[in-house]
Amino acid sequence: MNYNFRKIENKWQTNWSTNNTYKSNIDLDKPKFYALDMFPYPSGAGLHVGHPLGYIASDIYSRYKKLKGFNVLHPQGYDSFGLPAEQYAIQTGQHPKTTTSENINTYRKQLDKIGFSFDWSRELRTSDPNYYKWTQWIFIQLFNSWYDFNAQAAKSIEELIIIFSNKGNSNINTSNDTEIESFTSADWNRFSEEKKQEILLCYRIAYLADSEVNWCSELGTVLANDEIVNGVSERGGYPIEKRKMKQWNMRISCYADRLLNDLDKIDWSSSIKETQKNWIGKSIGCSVFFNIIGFEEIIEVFTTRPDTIFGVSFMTLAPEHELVHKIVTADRVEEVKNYIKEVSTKSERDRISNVKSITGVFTGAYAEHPITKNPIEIWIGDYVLASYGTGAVMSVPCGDQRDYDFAKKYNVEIINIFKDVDISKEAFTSKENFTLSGSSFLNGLAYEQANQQSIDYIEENNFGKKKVNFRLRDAIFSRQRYWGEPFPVYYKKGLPYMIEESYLPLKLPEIEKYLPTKEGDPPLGRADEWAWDSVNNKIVNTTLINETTIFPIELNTMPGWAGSSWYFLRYTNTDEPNSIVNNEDLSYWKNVDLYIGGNEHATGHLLYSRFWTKFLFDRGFIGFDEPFKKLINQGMILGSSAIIYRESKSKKFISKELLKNQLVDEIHIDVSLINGSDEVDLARLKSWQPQFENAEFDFINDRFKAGRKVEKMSKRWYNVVNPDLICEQYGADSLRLFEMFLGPLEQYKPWNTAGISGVHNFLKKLWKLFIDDDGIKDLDSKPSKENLKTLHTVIKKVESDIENFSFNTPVSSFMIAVNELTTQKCSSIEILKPLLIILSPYVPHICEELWEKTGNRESITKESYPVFDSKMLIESSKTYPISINGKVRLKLELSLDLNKQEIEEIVLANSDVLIKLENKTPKRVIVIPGKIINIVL
RNA sequence: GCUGAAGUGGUGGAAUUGGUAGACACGUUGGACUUAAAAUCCAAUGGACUGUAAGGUCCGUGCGGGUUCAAGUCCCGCCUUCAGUACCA
Repeated sequence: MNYNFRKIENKWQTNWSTNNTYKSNIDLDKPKFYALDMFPYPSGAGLHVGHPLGYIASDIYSRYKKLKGFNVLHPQGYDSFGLPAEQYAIQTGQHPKTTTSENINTYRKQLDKIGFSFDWSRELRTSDPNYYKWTQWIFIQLFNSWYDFNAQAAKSIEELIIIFSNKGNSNINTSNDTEIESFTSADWNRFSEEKKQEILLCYRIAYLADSEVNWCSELGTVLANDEIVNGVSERGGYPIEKRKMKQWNMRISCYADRLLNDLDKIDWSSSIKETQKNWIGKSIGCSVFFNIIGFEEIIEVFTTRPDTIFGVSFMTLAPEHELVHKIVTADRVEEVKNYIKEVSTKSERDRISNVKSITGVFTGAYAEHPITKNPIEIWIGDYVLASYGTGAVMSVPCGDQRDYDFAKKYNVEIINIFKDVDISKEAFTSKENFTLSGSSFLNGLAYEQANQQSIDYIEENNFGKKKVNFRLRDAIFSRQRYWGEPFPVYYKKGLPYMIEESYLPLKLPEIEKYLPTKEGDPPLGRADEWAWDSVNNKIVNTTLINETTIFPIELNTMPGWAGSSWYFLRYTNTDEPNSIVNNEDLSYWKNVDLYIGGNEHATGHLLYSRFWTKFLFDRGFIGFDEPFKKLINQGMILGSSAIIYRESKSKKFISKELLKNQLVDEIHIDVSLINGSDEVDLARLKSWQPQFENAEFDFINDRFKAGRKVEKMSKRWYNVVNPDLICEQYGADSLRLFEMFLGPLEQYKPWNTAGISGVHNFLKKLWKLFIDDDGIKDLDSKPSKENLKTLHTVIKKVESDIENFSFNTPVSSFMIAVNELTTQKCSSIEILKPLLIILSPYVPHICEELWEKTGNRESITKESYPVFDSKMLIESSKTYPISINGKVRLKLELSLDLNKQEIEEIVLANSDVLIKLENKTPKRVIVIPGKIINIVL
């Protein structure tokens, strides 16, 4: 009987799905384990072998945890709202709903072939109204909340209204960018409804504001900062321009400190934590106010180096700074206007590519140095960004390289305040190895002290205060698209109001075309049924919009990250009709224990999910404030493209072996056309594309060799490998094993189909341990000591590797064990059964089959993981080589049940070795150089 | 520039807390079986010397130092690659 993987895998996949083997339910007698993959966006291209890598790892871990007695939740779903489906709809007129569900079907078929232990009864889709109902509900909660900085928590807006009507807003600490005038309780109670709503909008966590946005006209929508790469859109690479638009925003900046500090609570890789830290960008410093000579206005700057205040020789404002127009002197108006115009026409991309060249222009106005009272020039410069800090800097050319370059270029004075430091070539930017001079009361001080004393002085004299600044901006939440969650919002007198919760979900209306309207409104502007009857709480035709009860509904939709910011909560109960989560289920399953996915979401999804989780926690809807306890970022699997070489002149193809220095063109050919030794199947190549049909090929030894190149898997390089094909040729178990065998999960690594024969042969060898030509072997013999040693070595190794999330190394251990057992001619079921159990997380199909064939009717998942027994290894020993005086080498053999921890110290003397053991009497051994001795303890 | 990760045979990669570097696999070479092929099995496979042979010697984990009886692993200084971020005041 041969190993017929097709039949076996088909049989068990059907068996698992008909028996609901992997359906998970609450079981209070078992500890829970929640393992989750980042759910996929179902693209039209389907899965390639790189996609399932993380799913296989989480599946192995889930199956392992189940055998270890945990109750495992391992769900899967689809992030099904998104731009590609919409663009496809624009091109073809097909409803995104249709293409999305087709793509999902393809994905599901592909996933099912790999034998995952997903609980598909919990499948969710973000574009399903039963799901996005709750995304809309969360939006309403965000709208109805404000952030109390004193309590460091989000609170209900109702509480704020009560505070306003009792005490006004003077004691509210909500750290806001926009200045809100203070008012008393009497004022508040006198305000009109509209005025109240306008004020409340400044406090809500989801708020509507005129925002400087990244507008992408090619895509017809705005993009978040993390959707822009190198100044162009992440999708499509289109240019971005700055525009002011009324947009929904999320006040994530309120959570900056908690998002930063709580990184200590979670087990994520240092690189991803570092990325989030940089993105949040906390810097501690000081704000300083400068009076403008001849004006009532002041300029506020932010600095991290208040100790260098005596080095300020000019100020620089961002070109967009609001004071520029007020203070510019008459003789410079033209020049300044021209400069601002020039800067604004430069795209973000130009500004980034010209990082080195600093430009600026003098406004003619002067500020007053707050301490020395000297007049200092006010300049504007494009190196100062309106979006960071206050959009203005105090320029200290001696201590900041950009200020230095600017001063040199425009001949502004440079004051050196660093004692005995040479700044003739460049600025001195270090915080170490200097003392100050020419700085009045700071003279002679080093950084730490000078910094502290300058802040004290600034605060005492009321021209600034200690301040913490973040790079993290509030997140823009509106998208001018069709295929996203509609906002549950309607507008009365231009002010937003929430649609009744009981009406949710507010379903996407049908429209004819998916393009923006002629007026430039988003696609939802085309919907006929898109007005809100606020009396009867229902959607009506837009022609009925009137001033009394029927209002227009928001035309924007939510961004892609809305649905993915909380989906992990919904998996705990996807059917709960009355609430975002079922409390009983959530309090059992809690947050995700192991989350696996790509690192491209470091500053998007992974930050937004943490934000929403904290928000829902603050408002008491969930009982934890971090979504993912342990995170693993799997590396990408790269394609290993096949290249053949064509001589540039003769158009002849040359085998790689014959390449010398001739000029050649590199031609990508399909990877399936070459074998493991890089030989090209010329017959198939000729029928693959007409250009090869009658071409001339130059080669030796009957083989035409191709070259290899590692690059991303992509259709255009013909290096995409479909997992279906691998399952068909080698089986899902081989695929699972091979993907793990390729290398460490986190690492980027190339795919090479040829290598799969190694793991496939392993499975055949495993099969032969149980089954030969006559059928199932007689497996009743007693295990030998060698058998036991092999088994327990592999149990120990595999268990400790999986616990450390090392998924590649156990594969080698399996191979060694099976090779050894084959050599030992092991025919003991007492050895082979536990072997199947420890193998089953990796290769579940073949294990289930062999498990059944050897007389075990129940599924292998009901078994528990075998216990490692060190006594079975007592015969073996471990060697510690020791050299004395760098010359003599000798080996100490210690029996293995003695852990190294037990050895306190090994003292070396001329001819003795003294081994001190914990709680045992020291053992003295006489050593003969060059001889191996055996110490039995 | 800053931050993070990494650098080991022809290739992917192993190597608990410092303890025989190159496990395991691919590829290659040779052999067995076969009319032949496939499949399977066996052997060799970091480099350089050396021995009739069993074997032996030296060099080897990006480079240069250091600590140690012992360094791929720890410390100092460089180089290179990948990723993230970038006029962040």
